[in-house]
Amino acid sequence: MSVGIRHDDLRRRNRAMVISAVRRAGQPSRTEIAATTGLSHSTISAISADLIQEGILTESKASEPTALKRGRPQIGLALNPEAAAVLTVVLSLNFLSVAVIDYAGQVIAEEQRRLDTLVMPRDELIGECLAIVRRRLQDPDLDVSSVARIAMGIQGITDSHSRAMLWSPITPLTDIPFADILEREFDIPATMENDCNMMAVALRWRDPERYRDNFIAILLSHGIGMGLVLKGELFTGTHSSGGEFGHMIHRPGGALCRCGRRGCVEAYAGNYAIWRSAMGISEDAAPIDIGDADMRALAAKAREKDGPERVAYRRAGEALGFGLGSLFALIDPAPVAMVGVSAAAFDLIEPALREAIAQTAGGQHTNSISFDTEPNELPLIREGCAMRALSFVDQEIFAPGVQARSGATGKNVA
Amino acid sequence: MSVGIRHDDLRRRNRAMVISAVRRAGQPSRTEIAATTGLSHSTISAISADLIQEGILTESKASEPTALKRGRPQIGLALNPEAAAVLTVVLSLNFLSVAVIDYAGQVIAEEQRRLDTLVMPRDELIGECLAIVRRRLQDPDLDVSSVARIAMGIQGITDSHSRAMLWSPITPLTDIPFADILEREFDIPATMENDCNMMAVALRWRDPERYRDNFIAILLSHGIGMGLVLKGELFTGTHSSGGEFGHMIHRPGGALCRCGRRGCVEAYAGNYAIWRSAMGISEDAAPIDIGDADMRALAAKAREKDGPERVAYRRAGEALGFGLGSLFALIDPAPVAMVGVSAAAFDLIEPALREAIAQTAGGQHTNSISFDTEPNELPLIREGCAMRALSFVDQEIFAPGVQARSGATGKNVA
DNA sequence: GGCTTTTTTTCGAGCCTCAAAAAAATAGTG
DNA sequence: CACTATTTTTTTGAGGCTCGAAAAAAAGCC
Repeated sequence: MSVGIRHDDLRRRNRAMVISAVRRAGQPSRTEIAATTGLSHSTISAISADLIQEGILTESKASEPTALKRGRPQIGLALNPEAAAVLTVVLSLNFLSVAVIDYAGQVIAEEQRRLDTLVMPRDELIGECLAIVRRRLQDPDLDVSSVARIAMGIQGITDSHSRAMLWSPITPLTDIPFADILEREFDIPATMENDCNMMAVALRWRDPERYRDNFIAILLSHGIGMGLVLKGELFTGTHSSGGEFGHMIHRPGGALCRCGRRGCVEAYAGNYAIWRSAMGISEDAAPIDIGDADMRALAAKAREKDGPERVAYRRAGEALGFGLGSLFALIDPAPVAMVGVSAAAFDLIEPALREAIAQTAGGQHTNSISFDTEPNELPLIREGCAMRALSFVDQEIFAPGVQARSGATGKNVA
Repeated sequence: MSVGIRHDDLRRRNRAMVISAVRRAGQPSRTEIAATTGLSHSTISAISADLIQEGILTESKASEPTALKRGRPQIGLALNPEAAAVLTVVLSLNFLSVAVIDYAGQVIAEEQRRLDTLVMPRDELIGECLAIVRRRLQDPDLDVSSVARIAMGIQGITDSHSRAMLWSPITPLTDIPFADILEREFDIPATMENDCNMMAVALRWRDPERYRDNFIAILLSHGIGMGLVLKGELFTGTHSSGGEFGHMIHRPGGALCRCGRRGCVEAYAGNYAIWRSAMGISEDAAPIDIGDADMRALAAKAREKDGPERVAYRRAGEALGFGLGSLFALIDPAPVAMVGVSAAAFDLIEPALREAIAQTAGGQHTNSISFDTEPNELPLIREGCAMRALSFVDQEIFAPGVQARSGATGKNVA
């Protein structure tokens, strides 16, 4: 059951509040922080003095093109880029990329690699991941001891504790505890995140106006994935990363899905499903991976003239629409971001999608539902991983204060 | 955004913690409370002394059949039944019931009434509700000023702030702000709760072993409703009570649902849908309300011999199974409680339901999913409303302490 | 240069929680 | 029955935290 609040939790939480206010606002003054947190000026003053003294925040007098106002000018507080660093690892189909990011969120190094994820044996796949991380950590420009967190993102299902990949379309392998493997190898705390969840996290940081408390990020690519933010919190399943929108049932006993079952939304709206339908291939045919270029060509052809290609996109829209309708029955309508290569073909998908939604419980609000598109998912996933890792450092390492910290990050403290 | 913790929030939260520990555990000693909350003995001692002095808790030396132990015997703490009272109002098809419940959770008065909800005009329906509440409040045995909260439960969709009924199958009327109406009339804070959500709340109190952090309560009656608890919290939509499981789409463009749309789960599994199918009535026929007795007779006939009745239940099971499968794709499998008159026919539903689930994302865990049945939903709804109202009193009225309280409940304080 | 305005820091008061010690209440023991 | 052991509860003093008020700092304005 939930536990009482100790006296020292108070400081910890309010420190966390100040740090997150600075991360959100960029360069807020102490007065602004006091306003957003509702704490008194004296408290903010005391906490920020501590945080500056510990090297977590810095005063940024310099960069101000202050509107000339009367009174003592505000002193902006900023995250100290050198306070820590985090590392992101994104593993997707045939592609592995790593980035090192400073505490202020700037990329300071990166590396990418192509590999045949579909056929690599377990040891080799893990080995490649470890090797690329090791190379980045051995970079002489990087102070290894400042790396406080690794966040790895992968397309597929992860467990709800962000420790392991349970299943992924990019490899036949299952149940790889990447977080534990990375932690053991490098002695740096790590997590294993679901790609679509990270897309959602990134969208929230990119555009907090539009994506604030409730929204849906849907990946339209080889497969169909979803990241869901409800009431300001990332939604996950009880055991897994959850939100397997692509495997809600569209037509019981219908088209063959990559997951081996029948009638999933993905079996009508995934790249392979659109391709299969456009090419007149049977719905029972085994799914195959279609390259992004092929999908773009298909979309171009569909735009050109009415024909099986256009019908294929229409069917995809229908499946997505009924799926969203069912989802909206559960959570109520919310803004949607369509991400991935087929999001670039959303013009072909949208009409049928809206028509389908109109026939469902979400129908009454069909016009108020807005869709945004973003064709490139990889940058979003990396951004999401970075923000996730940085938030962890904010909340779990810097908020408790110096005394509670392990040696790994101690050196950044004054 | 989230707000900092003030110094006085601390006491408030820890008071709430102690009160909820007592409500959960029955008659815990101070030592037990210290153990479950993680707070020190001195803190618990100070807080419980306050709460006793304020008349919220009582020491219950008496009722102890203490296992003879050495040492100073523990003194059980209990909720003082006279500290407050709450009132529950449950409005369902043709039926209105009210109960007065003391602070310890015991029913101290109740009243029920049949009415023709389907044909009553707006003023009359509201008037009946107000009248029955007024009669209970005028009971000379009841100290009106001790009534701290009214919780009203209704079958149908409510808004996410628990203020209004938005839509209900028991009346053609829509958007009735019952919570505001009750508050204005009686000057007692009120909420308007969704029936299935209250079922879930009640199940959690009744059997915390089985229904703890993640479970699903499904109402199988005239319509199909759902109450969902995820990560220990009641799940609601972003605007409405949400969780409209019955209106997820089972077959796009399929059978006519009571909501006017086509292919909803309810259009295959609601009482009217089972009846329609068993009687060979068209799927396009307008839904009609079937009495409980008729449904029981139908189930008996289905058990007797194979025939259209049995097929009807099988089809209901299939719809529920695919719906649950889609739900499990989103939230992962969880224990399910089937409630309502058709839960008594769950033996007829279960085989097809399990078969359907096996074809979905939840399929891999099909055997670990367990179903419980409870044919009578009304007591559950009332219990849920009661616990909801009492928890509100615990958290919002008694936790902040005397000074923050309004006059309404002041008289119970020593 | 003095005055006004705004931001930030300092200081004392008031709470809260905690650990340790004291007090209370009972069972066992000779 | 007095005394000891054991367990629970209360008391007490210390240390921390936040807050409001006042002071200090840092600019523009006249």
